[in-house]
Order: sequence, then C-alpha cells, then structure tokens
Amino acid sequence: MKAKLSALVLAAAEKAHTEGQLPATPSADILVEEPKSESHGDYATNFALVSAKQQKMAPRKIAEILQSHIGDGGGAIRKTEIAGPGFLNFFLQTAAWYPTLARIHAEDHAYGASGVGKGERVQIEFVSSNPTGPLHVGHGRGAAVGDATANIMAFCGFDVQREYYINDSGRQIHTLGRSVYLRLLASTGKSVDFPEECYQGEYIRDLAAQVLAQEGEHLLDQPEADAILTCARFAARAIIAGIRRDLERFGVHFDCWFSEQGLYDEGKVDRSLADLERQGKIYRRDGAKWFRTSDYGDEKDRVVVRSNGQTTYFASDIAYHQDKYARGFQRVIDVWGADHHGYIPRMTAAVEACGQRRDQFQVILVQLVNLLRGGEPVAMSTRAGEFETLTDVIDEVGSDAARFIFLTRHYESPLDFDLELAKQKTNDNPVYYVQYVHARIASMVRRAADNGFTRVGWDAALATHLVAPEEIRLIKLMGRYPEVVEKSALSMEPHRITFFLMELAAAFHAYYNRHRVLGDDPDLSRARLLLVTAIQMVIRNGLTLLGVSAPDRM
RNA sequence: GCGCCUGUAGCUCAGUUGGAUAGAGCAACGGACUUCUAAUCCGUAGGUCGCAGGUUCGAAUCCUGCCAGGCGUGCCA
Repeated sequence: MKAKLSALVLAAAEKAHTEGQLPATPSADILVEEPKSESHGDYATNFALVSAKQQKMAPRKIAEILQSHIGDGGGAIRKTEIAGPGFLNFFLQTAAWYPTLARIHAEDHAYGASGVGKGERVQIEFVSSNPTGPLHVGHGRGAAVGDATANIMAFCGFDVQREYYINDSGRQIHTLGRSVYLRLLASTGKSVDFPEECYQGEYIRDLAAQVLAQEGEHLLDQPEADAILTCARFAARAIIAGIRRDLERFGVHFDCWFSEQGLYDEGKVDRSLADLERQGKIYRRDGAKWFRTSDYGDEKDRVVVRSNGQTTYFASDIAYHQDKYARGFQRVIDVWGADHHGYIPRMTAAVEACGQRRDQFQVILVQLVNLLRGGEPVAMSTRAGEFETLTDVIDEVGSDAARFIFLTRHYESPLDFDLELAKQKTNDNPVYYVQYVHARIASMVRRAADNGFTRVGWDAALATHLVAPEEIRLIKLMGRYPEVVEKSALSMEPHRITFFLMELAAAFHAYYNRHRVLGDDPDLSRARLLLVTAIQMVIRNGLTLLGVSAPDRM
C-alpha cells in the first residue's frame, strides 16, 4: 500500500511538471509514511516539504498542486487533505485494507518473508564461549540475539550460516587441564595447593571423577605434563558436549562447530602469518612479531607472535577470519560481549589488511546482563565458581521466557534479568502476554469448530463485514509486519520484532474485550474468525523468528 | 588521558533512521469476570527527551562542546 502511494505521488508530481505547474523534475525518493496520529490519515507524504527548496515554491502550494493530480488511487483513497506546514494526508477506503488480510491468509507461514537479502552469503558467529566452563546467562543473551538475527536474516533472503568457534587451544585450555588434574590428585587423598588462577567451580571435581573413571588409575602414574594434557582434552570435549546440550535446550543449533586447534593442525595460522610477513604487513621488534594494524585505523600495532615464540589469540583470529572469507562468505558477523569492544579496531584492521572491505565484517556487541533475584544482584564470577548457569536459568524460568526477555531490549543496552520477574505469569512478563494471544485464538478456533463453524478459508465477500475501527486498525498494524521484519534484518536488531509483537498483542487483547468474535451473526463470526486467525499467523511467525514457541493452550 | 556504549515519566524501556500534540509496561489511583481463556481490558495521573550551542521549513533523532554512569585501553584470553 505504501509503495503504491509512493508511485501515485511520483506520478502526480511528474504530471504536474509536464503541465508546467512544477518547475523542477521531481526526484524519485518520495517518502510516504504512517503518521503517529490517526487524525493525520492512514498515510502521509512530506513530498511538498522536502522539495520546496528544489521547486522554489511554498510547501502548501506544492501540496495543493499534488493533491489536484492524485485522483482516488483506483478507488482506494477516500479523501486527501493538506495539513500542517505542507503534509499531504491520505485517508483510505475501508475496503482498501482487505487485500492485506487476504495476503496474510495466502502467505500464512511465509507472511513477512522477503528477498531483500538477495542470497548474500552471510556467516553469523556467536556464543563461542571458551570451553572452560558451562554457559552462563550472559552467553544466553548472545545466543538469543545471534540465533534470532540469523532466523530473521534467513527469512529475508540471506543465505545464513551459524557458527560456533571453539577456543580449544592455548593457555586457558592448559589451565583447565591443570585444574582437573589437581582436583584429581586431591581426590586420591594427596594434599595439593589449588591456585587461584585455576577454575574453582564444582564441575571441575565432576570432570576429575569422570576422567579417572575413563582413563583409570594409570593416569596418575604418567608424567604430570602428559596427565594434564589428557585431562585438558577430556575436559574440553566434555564441556563442549555440555554447552551443545544447553544450547539445544535453548533452541539454538549451529551449522558448524569450528576448532581453533584445527587451524593450527592444518598449518593455517603459520601460512597466514607467513603471507602477511611476505607482504610486509608483519615486522619484528623486541623479539616479537607485530602486525601493522595501525595502517588500517587501529591505534597501534599488535603482537601476533610473542618473544617467547608463542602465537597470540589475535594470530589465530586472523587466520580464522581469513578462512571464513575463503569459505565464500561475503559478510561475516561476530556477536561479542561488550567487554571485547576494544578488540574491534584491530580485527577490522586485520580483515581489511587481508583484502576484504571494512563493511564485510560486522560486530554485534551485546551488552552485559545483570542477573537479579527479586531485585537483588546475583553474584557471577566464573573463577569463584558461583555463577548462574544458563541451564539453571532455563530450569527456573523456561527457554521461552528467557529468550523473549533477552530480546526485549536493544542489544546495545545493558539488561537487568530478574529471575523472579521472569517466572511470574503475570502481565509483568511480556512473553506470556504475547503467547496468550496465540492460545486465546487457538481456543476460539476450537470453540468455533464445536459450534459448527468449520475453519473458513479466505473469502473476500465475508471480509466486508469487518468495519469496526479496531478491526481496521488491526489489519493496518499487521500490514506493517513485513516492513518490521525487513528493517529488523537489515539493521540486525531482533528487538524490533519483539516490540511489534507486544503492540499487536495489546491491540488484539483490546479488541477481544470489546468485540465478540463468535456471536449470533454467522457471517460476522466467520469474518471475525478470518481476522483473528490472521493475527494468530502473524504472532506465530514473529515468535518463531525469535525462537519462542506459540502454544495452543496456556 | 584516549576510545566505545548509554543518558527519554518515580522504575524498566520503545521511538517507524529528520516529521505534525514524544509513546508502552510496571508502580499509584478508580473501574470491568453469570462472558469466545481476567496470564485480559477500560480510565486517571505522570515529561526542561542529561546540559549548552549549531545545522533547517521541522531535532529525542544529525554536528560541536561539556556533565554523569558503564566498559575497554597487555608480548592476557
């Protein structure tokens, strides 16, 4: 409808220009938008205001000329009105809204989908938590944001791959192995010092018991270095398996689990460093090797090989990102915790130095989660082992509530996650508010079937019974959904869909309380069933993109 | 010091990418269950959009400078 009006406005302006009423050729980017207030019509254009300078004419005068050429849009426009400084407002015929409803019924599960992504190959890498302990709530937010973004982009025609990068190499894996080994020694009765830098959580003791059960007593007779390596490999594998389980529970599936160690094993890190060194992008200083990231906008150069010969994480990250582009992704999106933001300039620099455009690398920086219980902060420290794990939170509040709450805020703002609030099945908790719409309508459909209203398909004649202002408002609102999804995909902001769903839910609940769907008039009842089942489809489609279920009963 | 993020109603947050009179939820107050699910709805009240300039027909939105909070700033990961 919006596009149709834009075309109409442009045609009118061109006609006026041809007839000599407008001096300049009208530019093509005509903006038609929905005014906030209904008194300003269903749609409005600011063409007259925007083009006043170009046309050298008063905005209201331009609007008048435009108005005289607009016509009735093939019967869709009831009236036009010039208002304020020069807006041209459109008031549509009631019947102009029915095609929107027809479209929802026709497209059903696909309503809201589009092809704006044009098949662009995009990779979204998210969570990528180090395999040294279970996922906590912060990772949950990254998982919800990454997964929903991937869903939404895929729905909009992007070719999306989800990836998890496993940091299974380097010092913290060694620390993990050492932590398990020391707990293992302690469990055999030896008195050992357990250093502060080791992982303190209870799960380390469990892993120690498991590795002992699998490897047997001879593990203790091995040289310490070998035993630690065994423990490290065992623990990392077990923790990754646990992470994978937690994510499955959370409804998150990855297409690819990518191993950092694999990059080393295949020589990709060495090759990448050698290439860059040959190109003069890496140099030696103070016994270390430095990458010239400052040539690409970073504030200073960064070490890739330390003077002790060990590579830094940055080195493998460079090789890793090169590998992503080598696999054919046109755009790479990394979802990181906000505490990594200092890493963005150097990673962007590295991507550019390796021959990609800056805009082919994007970072979604997810702000921190403050976990609360009844308003009181819950301590979260991995080292002290007293953190709330994601799986505990899912146990307590459920996957749906957790995912929805993670997506009720722009990812750039910090989030207070209150466990008590998330559990409440009241209107404090927006997830149930939205799901309730779906369940209520499902219940109505069941009731309708009992009363002999077999589920009716789309029927244009029947739809003309929908004339109440609330009904038109609902259709209009649903008509906006495809645009919301598209903007959500292009800006990578899933919360837009969450807020849209809450708005649609509010409009539905208000309608429900005011109008009876299943009443004495069979045609009216059938017409209203057409309306509410469309709402049900839109709610379900939106919840699905967010990774939240749409229940038939609550 | 420098960099990134944030600042909107008592609280938690939206704000259609520069539009008209800035919106929700919670909390407060007053109402609606003999009803298709009250996990709901209706109403009242609540604002110097951090502050000061600038850009223009028009600014919560863009630019500059301040103020406040969070995070970062390693040959750590």
